[in-house]
Amino acid sequence: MTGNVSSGEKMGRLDIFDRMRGVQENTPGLKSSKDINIEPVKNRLNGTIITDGPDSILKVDYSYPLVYTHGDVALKDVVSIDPGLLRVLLPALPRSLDLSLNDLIFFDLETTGLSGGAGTYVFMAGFLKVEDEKIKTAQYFLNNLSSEKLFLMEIRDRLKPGSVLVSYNGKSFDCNILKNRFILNGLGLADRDPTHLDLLYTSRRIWKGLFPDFSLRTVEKWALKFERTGDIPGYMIPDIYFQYLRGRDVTEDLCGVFMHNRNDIVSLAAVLLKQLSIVRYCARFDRLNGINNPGQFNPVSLSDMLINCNYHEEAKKLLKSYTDDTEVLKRLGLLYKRQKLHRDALVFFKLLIEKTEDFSEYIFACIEMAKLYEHRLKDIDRAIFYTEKVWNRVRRQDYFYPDRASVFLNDRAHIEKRLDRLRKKQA
DNA sequence: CGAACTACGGCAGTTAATTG
DNA sequence: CAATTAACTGCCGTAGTTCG
Repeated sequence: MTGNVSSGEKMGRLDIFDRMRGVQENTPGLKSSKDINIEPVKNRLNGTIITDGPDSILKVDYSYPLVYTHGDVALKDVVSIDPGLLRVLLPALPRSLDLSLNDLIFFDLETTGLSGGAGTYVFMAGFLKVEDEKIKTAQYFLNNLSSEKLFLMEIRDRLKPGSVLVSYNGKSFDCNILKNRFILNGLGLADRDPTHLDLLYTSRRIWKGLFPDFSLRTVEKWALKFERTGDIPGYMIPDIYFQYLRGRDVTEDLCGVFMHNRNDIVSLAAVLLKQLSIVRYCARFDRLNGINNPGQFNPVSLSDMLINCNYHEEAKKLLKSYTDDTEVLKRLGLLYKRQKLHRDALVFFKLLIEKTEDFSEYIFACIEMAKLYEHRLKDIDRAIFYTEKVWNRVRRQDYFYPDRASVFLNDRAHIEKRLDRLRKKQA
């Protein structure tokens, strides 16, 4: 898969060059691209043309009814987001800034490629914001290349300072491409980098180990139960735009790109709401109210995120309600060990020894028991007991799976050494 | 006393994955 | 072939302990 992608992108780079040349050959000079007929798209989507002197771009507005659900997420909840919960996902959120939700800006760009260099244009920018208790999207479309400056200025006007950006992989992709376009058009970037929540990274943490990958499409399907029908796949999007620039009638496809972009930004809002419902469930802020089932999540990651925001007690409570998970037992043990609550740590490492099916996890838990008894509780006999326990288990493993013995060679040597030392100490 | 060992936090460097 | 981030890896200094 990875190999295919990278070779495909190499091809894509050459393709873009070819296609740009095609644009220039078929339409004599960029100015004539103004003649491209955008009317069919404008009419189909009920858009408006924004003009400034000779320049013009297309804007398409859309408003969602408050009853709209995206997959199993009710979008209306976006009007009442708790900044305290949001801070668990975005610790950088300024504490001073009281977040009236008008300050959240969901956005996504469509571009002429993935490479991100100076040759990549932004031709569509979709925004979602909450206004007057309504969910409104606004999409800007660069319908001729010579109006790029106007296009960029309209985008910049939406990114008011003090607002919080929400994107998917936007920190590395969208923002940087946009920055490039601003620089190339002599438009100097906004004063300083705004607070930016990139849902790619929160998704990877919250659903770690649960989904096959973390593309927005997969997260939609597995976390939101939202599946797209008739969606334009991303790799086709640059091509559709180039065909449009060449003057071909791609009204149908272009409307598909608008739909694709709008679904992307609505999914951003839905993913954020889903993640917030998981955070709320884990922190049990609404212990007394009915808690709706937020679906699956990784309890260890969530406890990390809670601890990161100083919700230590909530994190412990959460982990203690997931002790069927051996990763949770391991984390609880390490947590109490770091706090020097050795007796508590012992309880969880012991549970881990009993519960785990994983051999290296078993080895780990036994060695932790031995360490705690030897160095903290000064009980050499018990330390020897657990070291012998794991030593015998390793030998048993060697006997039944002689071909796999080398895998645990390091562990073997380590355990042997520990046992020697403990026996000398005991004598 | 001082050498040797153990555990561990901090810190830098590396890797994998996503975006049209 | 880029930028970003979490997670992992390896290295180093420190603290604490045990021996010769």
